[in-house]
Amino acid sequence: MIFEEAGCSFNLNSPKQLGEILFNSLKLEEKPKKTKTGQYQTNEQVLTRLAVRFDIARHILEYREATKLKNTYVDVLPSHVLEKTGRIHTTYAQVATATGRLASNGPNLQNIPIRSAQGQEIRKAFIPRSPDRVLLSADYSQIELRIMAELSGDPGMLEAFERGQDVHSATASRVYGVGLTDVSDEMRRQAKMINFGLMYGMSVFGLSQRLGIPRKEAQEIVESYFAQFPGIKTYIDKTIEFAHENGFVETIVGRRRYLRDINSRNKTIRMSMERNAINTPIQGSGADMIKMAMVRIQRAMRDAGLESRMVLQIHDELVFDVVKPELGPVREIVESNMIQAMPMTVPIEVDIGVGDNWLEAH
DNA sequence: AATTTCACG
DNA sequence: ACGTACGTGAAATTA
Repeated sequence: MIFEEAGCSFNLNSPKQLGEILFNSLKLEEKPKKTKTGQYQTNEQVLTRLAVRFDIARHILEYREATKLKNTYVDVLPSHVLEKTGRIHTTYAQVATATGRLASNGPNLQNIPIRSAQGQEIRKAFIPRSPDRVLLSADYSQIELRIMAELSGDPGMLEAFERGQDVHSATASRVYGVGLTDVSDEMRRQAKMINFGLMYGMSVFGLSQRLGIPRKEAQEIVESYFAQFPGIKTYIDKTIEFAHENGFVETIVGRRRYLRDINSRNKTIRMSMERNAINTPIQGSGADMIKMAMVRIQRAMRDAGLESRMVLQIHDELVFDVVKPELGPVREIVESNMIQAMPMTVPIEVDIGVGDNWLEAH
């Protein structure tokens, strides 16, 4: 099908060949974006934009999704089943990431699909070790935004969490000056983009690109945001200043990440380090919190003599293989220790689900 | 070994 | 004028 549309056959797994077909032979774009090595970009963002007008782009996206899932998960995971246990065991690297998160490899169980319908079918394959058990998944709700609220002490952001509001809707309500119930889906989508973007050090230009709006409009949105949440602006400015003066930033409990190039004369490098400075206390504090929770939970489960086991950590989520009669005590131990892992001013919420597979538990 | 892409938080 | 959102691991292709 794709080769018919292309007018010839080629290696569909080769971004290089695909780019030449799309942009040299078919000329689907006037001035295609190139990678730093001069090849045409053919990533999802590019193909999605083309897919509005060209069926071939849509078909390539479908091919990419299917082959990604097959090659990375369906064909590979069975080979990781250990003979001794009959189960898959990952290895967690405790000193691998720059921010203090864990990393998972051999296989990576921190990137099991969930977003697409086909991906969800893969997640369903993760089940308890025996029929007398269920999987319990506990994840921190909006943990990084809560940490940003904590670090910044911004009254508006704290208030949204204290009132138990949907933080993106609450943000949209303030930024666009409408009632909480009058927030449209589009307004919430934009507010969500800003909330996440700011935690990553996104620029006005970056926001305009992602929202598909002119820079000027993005600038106005950001100005309105900082007028409503001045503490966030102060946090960003103070954190960058601290990093320039000290050469490191730190999490809530004082763990540091050194940023050797924070004072680089190269603007690109320096700005990259400034984004690291903004994000690391947020992502790193979340990593500290869940690690402290894991230690407390493990201890509590052992002390209670439970047979249920903590089996996975996925950054803001813990998964447990639970013997059914232990569901009550496990739920209580997990929830209370995740919430109390680190002393916080902002309320911490944990969502817990139970099911016969990982998808259901979510 | 480097590049590109894409799965996840 | 430039470059433009953080953190990972893995697969396939290219060099």
